[in-house]
Amino acid sequence: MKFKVRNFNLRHTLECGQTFRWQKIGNYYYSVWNNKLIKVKQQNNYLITNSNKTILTYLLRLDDDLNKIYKTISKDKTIKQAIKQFKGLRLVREDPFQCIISYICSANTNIPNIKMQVFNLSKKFGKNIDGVYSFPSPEQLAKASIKQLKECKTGFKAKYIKKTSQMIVKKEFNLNKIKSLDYHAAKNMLTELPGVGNKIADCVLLFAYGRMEAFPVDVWIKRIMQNIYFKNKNISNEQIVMFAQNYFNSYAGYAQEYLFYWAKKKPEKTVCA
DNA sequence: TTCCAGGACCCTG
DNA sequence: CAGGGTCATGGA
Repeated sequence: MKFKVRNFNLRHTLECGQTFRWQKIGNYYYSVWNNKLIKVKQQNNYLITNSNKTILTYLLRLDDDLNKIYKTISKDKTIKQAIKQFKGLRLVREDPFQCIISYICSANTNIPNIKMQVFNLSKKFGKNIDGVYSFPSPEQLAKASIKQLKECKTGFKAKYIKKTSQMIVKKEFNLNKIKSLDYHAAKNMLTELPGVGNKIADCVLLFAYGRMEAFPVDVWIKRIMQNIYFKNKNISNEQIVMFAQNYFNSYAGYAQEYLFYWAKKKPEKTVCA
């Protein structure tokens, strides 16, 4: 089917580095949701897909009022330029378990390498859905051996993947409980999972639980935030989080994603607020 | 060869 | 509490 979208850019949304579960083949992006293959491409103001508007609205946050968000976070020249350059970039809604494991894989590596690990895990432990592999369940990763997990090139993170999956399977950790907690309590609870610290907890809250005040601070965001807002003074990650949540208000997470993509696309350029 | 990448964890002082 | 070393992997 085909339906109209406003204020949306599929490429920016799927390639800005927030999700590792869409693969581009030809003009289409492919993924799996609820054991069904999803393919989608954009032509001007239309999405063309084998799925439907309800599912894609959910996964790609087409229900977010982007103009309202832009109005809230457009605090200075830099963020305005990032918004202008990546107009239509939206956050995604990922499955929490998939998001947690993907970001555990993200530790101390780069985006192509994360994608490779996530792909390897899916191929080895997921199901083949019309040629695209689903992401494995907690049960499947909990019973996997460390050796098998390392064969997916997850390296020192293999033990975290297994332990985290086991905690979820044994109900020592309740993914649904996160929804009922406020931001700080939810973040603290997520860091109980092995391999999940403050940064990854913020990623999970932002990309899987829709907590748009979450502001993940990685090496890129730290550099650009220090450069733009702190005159290159060295400052702790948690101080950056607090500044951003105060500065960008309830949509700090959206600002983060634009600044992150901006920082990666414009590494040579320094812009001051 | 060395450095770096969407960090977390552990050990020191 | 802050600071540094370590951990697998692949690309530049």
